[in-house]
Amino acid sequence: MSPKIVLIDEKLEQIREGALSVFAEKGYYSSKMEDIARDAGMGKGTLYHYFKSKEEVFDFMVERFFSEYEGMFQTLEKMGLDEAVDFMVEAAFSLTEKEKRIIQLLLQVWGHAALEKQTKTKVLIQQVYAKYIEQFSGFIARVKKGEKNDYKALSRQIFAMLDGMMIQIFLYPETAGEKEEMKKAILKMIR
Amino acid sequence: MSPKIVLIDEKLEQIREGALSVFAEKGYYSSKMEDIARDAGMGKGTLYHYFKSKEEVFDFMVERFFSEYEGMFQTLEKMGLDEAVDFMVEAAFSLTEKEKRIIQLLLQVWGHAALEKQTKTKVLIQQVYAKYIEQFSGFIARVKKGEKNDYKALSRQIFAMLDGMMIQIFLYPETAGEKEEMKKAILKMIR
Amino acid sequence: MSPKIVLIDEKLEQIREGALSVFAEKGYYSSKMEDIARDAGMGKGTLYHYFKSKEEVFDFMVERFFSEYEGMFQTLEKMGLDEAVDFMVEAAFSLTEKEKRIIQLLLQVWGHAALEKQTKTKVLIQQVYAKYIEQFSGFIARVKKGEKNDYKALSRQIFAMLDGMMIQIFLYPETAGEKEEMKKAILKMIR
Amino acid sequence: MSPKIVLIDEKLEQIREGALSVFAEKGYYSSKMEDIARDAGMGKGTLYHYFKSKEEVFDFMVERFFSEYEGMFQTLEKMGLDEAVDFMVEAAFSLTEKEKRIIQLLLQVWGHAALEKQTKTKVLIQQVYAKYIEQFSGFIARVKKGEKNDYKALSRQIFAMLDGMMIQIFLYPETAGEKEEMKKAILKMIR
DNA sequence: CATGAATGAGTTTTCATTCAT
DNA sequence: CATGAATGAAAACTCATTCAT
Repeated sequence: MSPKIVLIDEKLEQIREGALSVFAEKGYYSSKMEDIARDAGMGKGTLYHYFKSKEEVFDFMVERFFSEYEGMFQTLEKMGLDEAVDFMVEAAFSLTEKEKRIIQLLLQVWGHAALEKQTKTKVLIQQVYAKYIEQFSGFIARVKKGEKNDYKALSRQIFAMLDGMMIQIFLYPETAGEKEEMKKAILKMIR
Repeated sequence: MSPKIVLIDEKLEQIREGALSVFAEKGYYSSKMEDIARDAGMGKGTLYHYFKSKEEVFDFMVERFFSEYEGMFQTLEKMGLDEAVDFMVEAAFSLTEKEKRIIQLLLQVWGHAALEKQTKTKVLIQQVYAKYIEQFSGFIARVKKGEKNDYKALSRQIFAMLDGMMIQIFLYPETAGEKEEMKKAILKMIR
Repeated sequence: MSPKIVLIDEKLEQIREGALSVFAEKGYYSSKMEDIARDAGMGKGTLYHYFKSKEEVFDFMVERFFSEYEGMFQTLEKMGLDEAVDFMVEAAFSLTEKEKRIIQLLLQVWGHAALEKQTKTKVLIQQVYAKYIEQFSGFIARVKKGEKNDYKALSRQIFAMLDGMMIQIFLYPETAGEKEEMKKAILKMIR
Repeated sequence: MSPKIVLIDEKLEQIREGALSVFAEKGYYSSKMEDIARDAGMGKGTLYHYFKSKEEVFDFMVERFFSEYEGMFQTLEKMGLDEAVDFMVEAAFSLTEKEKRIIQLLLQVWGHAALEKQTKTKVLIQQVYAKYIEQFSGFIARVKKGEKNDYKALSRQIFAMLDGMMIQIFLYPETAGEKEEMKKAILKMIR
């Protein structure tokens, strides 16, 4: 916790913020290191003090992005079913309401991960989803008093729906209004 | 008198095939016109005889891709509920089984559409989804003897789930085995 | 004078016309063989039946252009001074009045001739000017009952003025109205 | 803290010099950015730090070229007629003696300005000539105690002759020896 | 003869990365 | 540490020329 570390963390935070903003809007290849640097409030050269390459900046930003939601479903442990579903859907939708950038970024990241060579991004996402599924199927098992493994498929379906909903909202923003229907649908699936 | 006779449709088909293959594997920006041309069995210059730019090649390929599935849900008209759900899920999953490329391509296309400037790709996808939703909610209305508009949200949820499932399958190919659970889940949602 | 020759001449004339038009407007390098062909009312390939290369088309057009004015000053032989000056200035100015293209073309041709490698165009222009000077200084010698060689410099000055006037007219088309002043100036120089 | 200090003016001067040299010899379209860069002693990319495009480099060079002679005729203010004519002709001819490049460049610039789309170069030349004519007709008016506007046409004729002489000298370098005749002719025209 | 589809060498331009200050 | 000037590899795109029909 020396002041130096604080300063570095501040820089990294600036970079993360700039990178998120630029990558979300332009995608990986149309984002220029110069844009990211400017957006982060520093010179191009400075960026290279902290990261060896553009790819590294991207990976760093993605990592931070997902880690932000890493523990999200730990709070489920103390909730009942209705409350939990409400919480999840609200969380997912609020994400998209706050910032158009978030959906755009997700679409970028998925696309990037799909590139034959981008193993790293793909692995990162895999880990995150694995954790989500783990936590959520555990939750259902508790509520339904069953075996966690029996609810993996169901959890995947629910997360698929939430992801797919992002795409729908991206295409037709008005879809964001169908939050309540969504909750009902998920409850139906679980019960 | 008359010059070399060329079967334009044949050429376009070659290009579509090459473009699909290359774009799916490398993404828009890492795909080189030369690669696409070679893959399509022609020289770089020839590509430019048929298309003014890389963007045009991409758009053309995307258009053809979606138009292939345009009428897909017309066959629903004569089916019962179980049969229809079976058909849809089978169709979606078979897409991913046949070729890893297809999911990769979809992820690329979504990412591309999310770029602030790519209005065209976005509009294209919007139209396609609108049509799908229209057809499917019409189907549900018939089966459930209700109003088409009351089933739009439900349709969107189901399509969201199918799209999201693509992402899951891309991340964990073994997910592709959960086809039957998927059918059950959808039936549950509709009933 | 077989019909075949007539047909060939017709084609060549079409090409000359098309080339003049396109080269004048776009300059050598921005003129595409395709444009010239279209303007000449034929296909690109046909152009290559008559000329081996773009450069050849250009040279042909330039040659025809200058040869059109080759004999122009032979008529001077029967004229008096005032009449001759009137004739020359009128001829030069009418050129520019008829078509903006002509000045543009001249500027293109001069520029092209100035390129280190374009010996051919340069030689062509040299020959034409030599002939002009020859004829005109001969004329002055007759009128002023002197030696032709003593009037070469004067002739060159007069032609220089006419050429330079083209540039002025290109820059300020209204200059074209100073025809009469021009005649007076030339007369003053000769007397 | 502060980055590498660069003397921008020095860089620009290098570029101007390289551009002048290359454009004069090869013309606009045959001049490669790489040639200009090498000639200016820098890499291709560096050129693009200072100019957005080839066209911009050209315009910059032309502007600098003409601005060099901008004030040339201000010195006329203190001269008598003979002295002034002597000065002007000497200036014009010395230009061509010093460097063949200069005439070649002028021919290139005129040709470039004649292209339908190159409004910028054309406007630039128009402004320069307007200034020249303004200054010189003012000078004649003073010497002949008349109205400046009455000498605009005369001025234009004289400048036309000087321009046209450049072309003659380009075609027959020996013409450069007719300097004295030129002076006499101009004096005759003015008196 | 006539045509325009096919081709690839050649150009402009971009941009990640380096490095002198 | 911070910076942005410098660089050249790489890519989209153009177009003269060729040649099958």
